[in-house]
Formats: sequence, structure tokens, C-alpha cells
Amino acid sequence: METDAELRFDRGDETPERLKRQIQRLMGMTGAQMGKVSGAALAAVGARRDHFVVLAVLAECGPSSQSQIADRARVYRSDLVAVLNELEGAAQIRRDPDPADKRRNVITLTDAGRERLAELDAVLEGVNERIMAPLSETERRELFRLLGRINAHLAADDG
Amino acid sequence: METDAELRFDRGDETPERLKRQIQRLMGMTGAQMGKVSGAALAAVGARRDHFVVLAVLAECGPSSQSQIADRARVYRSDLVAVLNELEGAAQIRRDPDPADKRRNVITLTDAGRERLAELDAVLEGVNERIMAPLSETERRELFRLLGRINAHLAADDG
DNA sequence: CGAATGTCAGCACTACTGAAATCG
DNA sequence: CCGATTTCAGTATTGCTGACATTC
Repeated sequence: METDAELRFDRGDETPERLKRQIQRLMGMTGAQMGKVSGAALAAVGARRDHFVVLAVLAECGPSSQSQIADRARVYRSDLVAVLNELEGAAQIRRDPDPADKRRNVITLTDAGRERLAELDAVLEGVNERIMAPLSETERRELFRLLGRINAHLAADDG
Repeated sequence: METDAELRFDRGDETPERLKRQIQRLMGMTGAQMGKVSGAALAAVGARRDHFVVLAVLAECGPSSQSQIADRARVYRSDLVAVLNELEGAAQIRRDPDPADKRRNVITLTDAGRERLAELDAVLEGVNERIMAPLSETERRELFRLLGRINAHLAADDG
């Protein structure tokens, strides 16, 4: 039998062509790696992605209810609760009952929250720069443009 | 207080600028959506991503040991076991002990496996086309090129 | 002995669902 | 009564780690 002879023992970049042609796979791998890098960078300062996203939404949209934040940050309402608990514990947000609608809370960014956002923003900007390092300025814009188009198309397709 | 007046009730695309500028976020969202689309397409024919990847590796690299497949398909050895069990159950692969090294199994693609791979390949090609629909041929090539560069850079950076 | 291989068990994290309590 | 909001509990999937027996 030729069992041993037919095994390929060589290492290196042996990724099959079939896999290389799959945009899903390339996007998935690259996206996952980006997620890891930025996740690790945020973890290094004791934060997670949701913290940044929620703070950013509050900074740009002003005081909001939790369901508004959930919609804009694309976080589930149920998961948002824990995030807000943590941010509130660090005094980066305030959670006050809305007198006009007693079902809601009004979430407000504090000064500490604004500082924290600036910190996280700087961290992620560093990550951004590191990720985009091999691309020129025009290439970066082009990448954004292409991804944006695909993303819009996918979002319109099935929600 | 102006609690109610400061709330923003308008819906639509309110994604904060800060978030739009994050390549990680755009890639993450787009990649996740691609993953969902292709995952759903594969689930519709009773398969998962790993099935396709493993079959593709076997088709292009020939009979291999499990750890070789794991390396090339970027699947963990531990997770590969279940995948191979399923493929073996459907008679799409054979798992024979390697007489030359009794620690190893030699995994071989069967004819049924080749047929299955062709089927999954067609399914994913459809997904690919659907995802890339809004882009022209040159734009698609450009996207691949840019992503490939970033991916190679990230992979070289930290493994 | 140390290293590789296949296997199993389990952990951590994220996305997601469901339901309850309160209120409009 | 129906619907929205906040909250808690739990599921499911996936990436990943650790341990173990066997064999080189």
C-alpha cells in the first residue's frame, strides 16, 4: 500500500484554493482576528466592546432610554442591563427613572464617562491604525467604501 | 429638568460617527452577517462550515492525518473528531488506521464525499455571488486584495 | 524519556430567546 | 387588553484549553 507515500508532510501555506476564493472565509478570518486584537486591547484597560459602543452612542445621541441605546448600539436589551450596571458602578453613566414615562430609565453620560470614552477611543484608534497599517490612505477609503456597500446590501436583504 | 426634551425619538440610521469609523466594527458586522448567510445556506442542506472546509482540504491535499487536516482547515483537533464522525457516518470519508504510524488515522475522501463537496461548493458559490452582488468584477478583486493584505499582516503579527 | 496523535470533557464568551413585572 | 420597557434566566453555538492513553 502507498499509505505513507500519499500523505503530505510539508507545512507552510497550504490553504486550498477553494477556501481562498471564499469571501465569507476571508472576511470571517480577518474580522475574527480584528475582533481579537481590539478585544484584547480593550481588555488590557478593563473594558469590552459593548462598553465603548454604549458610551459612544450616549456621547453622540445624548441622554437616551435603554431601548434606544440597545437599538443604536446593536446590543440586545437583555445584555445591555449588565453593561449599564458596570458603567454605573464606575460612575461613567447615571441611570435615572424617567418622570415622564415610568417604564423608562434615562441614561446620562457623566464626566467620568466622557473621559473613559476618550481613553477607549484612543485605544481603538491605535488598533485601527495597526490593522490598517499595510494600506495606504486611498486604499483604506476604498476598503471602507466596498465594505460599506456590501454591508448595506446585506442589511437591506434580510434585516 | 429637561429629561423628556433631550431624548431623541427619531429612528433610522443613527449610527454614531465614531462607530462608523471603526474598521473593526464594520468588518465584524459584515463578517458576522456573511457568516450567518452562509451558515444558513449550509444548514439548509444539513451541513456546517467545518464539513465543507474539511472536505475541501481533503480534495485538494489528498489523504491526510487528522492533525494535518486540523492545521490546514484551521479547526481544532478536538473539534475535528466530531466533524469526522459525522462525515464518516455519511460515508463521505473513510478513517483507517495508518499502518506506518499507529498513532494516526488516514482520512480519505470517498466518492460520496466528492459529490457532497461539489454540492456544498455550489451552495457557497451562490452565497458568494449574492454577497458580492453590489460590486463589479474589478471591485471584487480589489476587495480580495485589500483584505488579503490586512489578513497576511495580522497573521504575521501575532500568529 | 520527551513529543506527537486522536479523543473526551469542559470552560468562556457571544449571540440570542423567553418570560416576568411594571407601566402607558 | 395590548404594547413597550427593563430585567432575569437560560439556551446554543463557537473558539479554545486541559487532560489522558497510545505510540513514536
